[in-house]
Amino acid sequence: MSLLTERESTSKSAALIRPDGAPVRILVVDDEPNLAEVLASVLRHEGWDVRSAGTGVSAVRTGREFRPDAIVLDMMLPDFDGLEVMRRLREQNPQVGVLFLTARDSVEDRIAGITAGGDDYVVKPFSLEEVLARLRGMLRRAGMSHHNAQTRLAVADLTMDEEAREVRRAGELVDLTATEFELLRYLMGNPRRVLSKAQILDRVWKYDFGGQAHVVELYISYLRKKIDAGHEPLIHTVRGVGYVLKSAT
Amino acid sequence: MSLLTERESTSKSAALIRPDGAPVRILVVDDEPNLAEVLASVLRHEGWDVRSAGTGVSAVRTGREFRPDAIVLDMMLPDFDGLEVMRRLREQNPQVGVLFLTARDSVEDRIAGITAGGDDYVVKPFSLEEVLARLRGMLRRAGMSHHNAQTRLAVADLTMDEEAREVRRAGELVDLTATEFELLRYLMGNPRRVLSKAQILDRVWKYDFGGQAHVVELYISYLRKKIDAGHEPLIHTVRGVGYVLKSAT
DNA sequence: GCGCCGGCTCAGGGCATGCTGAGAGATTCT
DNA sequence: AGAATCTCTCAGCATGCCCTGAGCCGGCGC
Repeated sequence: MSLLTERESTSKSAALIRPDGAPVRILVVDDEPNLAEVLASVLRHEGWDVRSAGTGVSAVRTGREFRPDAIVLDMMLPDFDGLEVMRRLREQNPQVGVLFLTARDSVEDRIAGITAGGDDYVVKPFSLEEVLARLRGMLRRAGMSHHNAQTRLAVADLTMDEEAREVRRAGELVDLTATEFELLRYLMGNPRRVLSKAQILDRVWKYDFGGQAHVVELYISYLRKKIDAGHEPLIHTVRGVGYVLKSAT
Repeated sequence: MSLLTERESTSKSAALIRPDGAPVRILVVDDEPNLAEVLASVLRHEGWDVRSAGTGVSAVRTGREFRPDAIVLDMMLPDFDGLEVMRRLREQNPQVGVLFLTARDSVEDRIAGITAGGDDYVVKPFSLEEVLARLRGMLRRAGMSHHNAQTRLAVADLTMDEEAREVRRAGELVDLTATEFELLRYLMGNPRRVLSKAQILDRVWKYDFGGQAHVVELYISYLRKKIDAGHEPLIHTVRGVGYVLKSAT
């Protein structure tokens, strides 16, 4: 089955391919089957070649033959500690990038120093946008992108610099909160494509969010005030379906 | 409810074929025999290879030997939960796409994360057009299309981009409501073919619709105003039979 | 020509959907 | 600890969509 035909979520992500032309390989390691499954499914859908493991032991074993380019690794595994797993996987491939999944409190002490290398982390619970953005950033930095830098998104006179977290409308800087930023990033990654509230919720909100799709409307409303007010509207409602970001043609 | 009294051939939809040339295989799982029957029948007419199951257990069993490319799966089964069935079927083939059928209220909580992975859902009651459109979208994304992009339909100077939900007549953007859009999509998917009001009702309106065929006339009238006004008419009435979409020959 | 039947369209009620203001927790910053 | 910010719930309001009904028109058969 030919992956990468997808325009879906962030056509830009299709840009991430190994220098040798094969899809980037990613290993997902988490002991909670549900989470591992969702992550694997999403990453696969983004066009990557994915394997998953539920324990440190099987992660090391899988890593040996799969030779992943990046690893999404839970810190809290039943058998080994996350750092230990990383160490063993690095023995096989010293340059593999690692994206840690960690609980909030264990961040400070143990993760310190990680971002100094090419690695990164996100705290649980996270949103899929967050994981994808970090992963893409890691791979880009590791040279796994054969397209242009792609750190800048643009739709009409609306631009976003992902690294700098800067958004401008008609050149003017717009100040967004974290959620607003992620929502907008998702929209800008899929211009001219109608996204349902469910899709947005699944992608932008953290996976433990129990609320109603109603929040999406609310944040769309915030974004409109900050981005569309006084300009040609770029965010359009498609009644009964969802929202689109595009310049009215 | 006179579903599918008339024969339906597959015109465009036959475009969806597996890379190996065999027809795409679809497994329908619903415990209501009537619904499963109708769905299976419609999908078969679309040119797909269809099996159906009424319980989670038989779904898993059938999946093992049938190896479907996509699954239409009711969330509410007598034995297993829909997600559980998906999990087991994914063990056999991690790539299989799932289209969930769900009741309105059970949507929010249990569906979380689904749309992000390429799967999708429709809420009951649904229209057959809705199911078909989603299913086609899923298969297209999975690379099960060997024809051209397929996200764009065209008849004369009338075009429809399904993903962007954009319709243009002679290049000019036409704004349609949800029902108008689905009606037009059905017409455009069957150009030069006379469709009866009964067929249209069965296909475009939700299956629990109790009203009269009169609505079809009404919506045809709406469509005419929006797409035919000021142009060569593409929607033609065939008195006593139905409607055709075609350029006058 | 006349009446009938099928189809067309206008108008209006009811309902669903989406928008937004106010404010209560939660979280972070100082 | 207190202040500021952010996120989300709730509820009222506006809008637009969908469908019903009724009258009209035009074609066709008698």
